[in-house]
Amino acid sequence: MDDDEARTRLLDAAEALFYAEGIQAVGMDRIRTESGVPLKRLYKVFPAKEALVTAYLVRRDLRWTADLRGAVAEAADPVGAVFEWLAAWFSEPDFRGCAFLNAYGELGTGPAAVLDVVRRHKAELRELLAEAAGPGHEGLADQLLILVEGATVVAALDPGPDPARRAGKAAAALLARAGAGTR
Amino acid sequence: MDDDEARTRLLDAAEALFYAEGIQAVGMDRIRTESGVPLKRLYKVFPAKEALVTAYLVRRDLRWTADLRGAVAEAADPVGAVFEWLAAWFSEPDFRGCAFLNAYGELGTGPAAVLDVVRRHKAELRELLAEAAGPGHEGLADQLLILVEGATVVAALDPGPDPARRAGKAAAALLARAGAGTR
DNA sequence: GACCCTAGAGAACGAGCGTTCTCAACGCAA
DNA sequence: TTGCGTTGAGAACGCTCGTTCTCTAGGGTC
Repeated sequence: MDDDEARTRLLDAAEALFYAEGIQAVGMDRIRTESGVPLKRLYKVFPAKEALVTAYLVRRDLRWTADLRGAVAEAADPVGAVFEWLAAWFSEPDFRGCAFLNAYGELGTGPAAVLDVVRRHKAELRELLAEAAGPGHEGLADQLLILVEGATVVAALDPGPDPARRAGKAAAALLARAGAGTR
Repeated sequence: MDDDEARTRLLDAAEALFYAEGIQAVGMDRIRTESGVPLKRLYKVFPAKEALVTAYLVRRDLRWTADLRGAVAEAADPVGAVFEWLAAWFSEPDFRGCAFLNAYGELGTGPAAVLDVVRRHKAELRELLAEAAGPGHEGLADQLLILVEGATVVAALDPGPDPARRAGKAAAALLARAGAGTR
């Protein structure tokens, strides 16, 4: 096992455990056991837990945003595609809300590096929504962001595609109104 | 100091600390120091930390919901009043998102009693929104809930009244559309 | 005053945390 | 074969946590 493979295995274990059970609730020993990476190499690759936490969030951000961006890019109705993608995400059996908001709630006064990743993630999401709304509707991005976040939060407590569908309908209504307004 | 006063002081300290720094990040000793209640009485009133956590959430739920309900009850435009109330809440200097969602993110796999309070809180909020939407618009309650939650989450990362205003505008648009639909 | 129940202050306990250290096993150049 | 740097397994450390225990000091009641 080299450092790269160790890194991947550690991040896989960290993501599964941190997302499912919370960051503070999962100790380094659990991650060592689950990943099979020796403690010595763990601390060689990630010198402290904080580094592992930020790396977990960064990798998840990259994958999540790329996934969503891919689903939106090839769609005729980009805004609709966002909420379809959300509906599928909310239906995954291990869905437990937004990893970044969970981390923020837990570590709100914690290390600044973690909060930076959360903020960056949300800024990217807003940017993506502004593009999906299309030119001339950039002002809708903030309202779409509210709908996306709201649907995610509601789905965290009541899993399934319904919150995404309802938010999608609201988004379509707002879009139609904005379209009428600028016509 | 009798048990009642101890209880109040403990809940005051617990609410301030848990909400500001997270539940796991605050130890019982901090609460003892901040409240001035001796450890022995603390454990007499709340036999374990879990009891203190649930009591904190229950009391906050009662106060929060009553406050919002009061603001909505006397308003000519109940839905608008909800988002005005939110704008004021988001502008409080120590605002740090929804205490119940923060607790859920942190203790997602934790004690069931805590999750019950979170669920109950959100069910009450949805009920309140259904009443605010008025008879004939109960179906809007779920969309309003998404807007309220979304605004709260966005404001947690970017404090100030703006998210509430934007969500309020979106709500008004949805209401107007629904009004047109049933006319 | 003698007794007893209660309360306060804080030490103590066992467990778990993040992190570091020990030590034996191994790979491999000379 | 000898020596040496690196690795893995896990014990150990120092700390903090939630919780309990100890000891002392009142405060009534006879």
